[in-house]
Amino acid sequence: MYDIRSLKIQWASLREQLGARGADVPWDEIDTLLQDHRTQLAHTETLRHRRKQGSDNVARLQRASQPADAAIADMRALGDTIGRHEEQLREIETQLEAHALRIPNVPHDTVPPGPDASRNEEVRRWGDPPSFAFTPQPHWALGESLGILDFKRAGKIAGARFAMAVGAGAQLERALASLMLDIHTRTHGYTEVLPPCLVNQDAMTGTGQLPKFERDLFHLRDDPYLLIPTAEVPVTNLYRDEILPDHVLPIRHVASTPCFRREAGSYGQETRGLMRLHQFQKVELVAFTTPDESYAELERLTRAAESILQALELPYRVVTLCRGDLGFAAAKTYDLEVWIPSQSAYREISSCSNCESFQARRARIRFRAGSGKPDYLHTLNGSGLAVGRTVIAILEHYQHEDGSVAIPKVLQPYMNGIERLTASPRHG
RNA sequence: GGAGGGGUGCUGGAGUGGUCGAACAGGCCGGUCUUGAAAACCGGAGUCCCUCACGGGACCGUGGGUUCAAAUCCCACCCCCUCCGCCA
Repeated sequence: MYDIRSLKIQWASLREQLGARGADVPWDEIDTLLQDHRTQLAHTETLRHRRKQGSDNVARLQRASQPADAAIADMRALGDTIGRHEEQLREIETQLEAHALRIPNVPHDTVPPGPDASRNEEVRRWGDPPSFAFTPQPHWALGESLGILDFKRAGKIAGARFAMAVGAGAQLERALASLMLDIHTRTHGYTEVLPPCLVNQDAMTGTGQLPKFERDLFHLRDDPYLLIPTAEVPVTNLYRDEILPDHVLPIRHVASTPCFRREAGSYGQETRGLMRLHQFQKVELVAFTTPDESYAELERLTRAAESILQALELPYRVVTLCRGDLGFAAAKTYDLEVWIPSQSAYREISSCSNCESFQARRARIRFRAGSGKPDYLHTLNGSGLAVGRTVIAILEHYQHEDGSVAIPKVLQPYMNGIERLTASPRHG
């Protein structure tokens, strides 16, 4: 939400609907600014009108060879006045925009109440958690003994929270991304894109990463680019500042990109393995729809993401995030949680959100129905899936007592027919 | 990185200080004509903001500046094209 115009219209209802989510929004200050803006704008425009007429008058006098010095002097004074008013107006708008960009999206009616993840609601489960006749190893142990993951050397060349896949491990990541892209493009109607992984500030503002979450992003020292934390950023921004004819909707894109996150504030958590890294590969789904189709599309997009887990025969569940766990830009989110044997828990592997018009307003992405007026469309996004976490699930789910790991059937064609990963000698 | 050219509406393309929100052409929408279509002819179409309304304001890559008045003049930046260098 929340250009100045929509703030004027729905300031009060917005405050009420956000409730605890809007706790740190300075509502009263915004209200004062809105009122100032209203009066200041009306006044400034009246003065501008007077200037237009006055300037025409000067032109008329000069054309008729009449003296215009007095009129010009008046106009000069008027111009100074207008300048002062415009400056005040700009100042008000700057402040309003700064506030508006930090107001989160309003949750959909079907989002359950609750302060944190403990109140998320399970929607459905697919598959059964396997029972092992032995104690299942965590993926990092499997990966290192198989010689397909090398955390030590990744730490040397980059630092903590970086990983490196080797041999069949690297091949596995590539195979998974290819499988996901193929399923989404061939059976779910998504069009593949390969976007830039560095974007400008406008793109980050459009999807909601800026200004509020700047500390989560990697910056470049000498250039005004930022590393994308998800392909949602470049792909959603594809149509920024455009008005799309409604017959092109829905637009569905899928992209496989690296994602970069500083993970500031998560020190000490999940420091081992592939669970939480500064860089990871993710296949992302992004959709653009008309407002009345977006919730059907959210179901469709979520099912597309689920189809990957089903193809890989990995047990998972779907949960609806409660209000307190909902992201800044989302109106409703389903998380897909895959079963992780070493933790005996379901862990997030995909997050599918309908942002409604929140991002569209920030990025000015509109559509036009027929020959009518432009309106903001709705944007959705979801992981389909996070590749690194899929590797975790496969290693752990398909492990055997001897430390070998079977390759799921659908993946074997992408792995040059390899059916099983076994430890093989390698330098170090 | 160096040299030059350019950024105007859906598109092409005029426009070097006032009557320009913008000629002209194409495309698009509606109408006339036609059995139907094409052609021809007539008409209509930008985006955004303020206002109950009447009406008013803003927008010619972006941001500043000059001026009574800027698409038009000045400055900075961004983007695109051509040539050279470099590189995958």
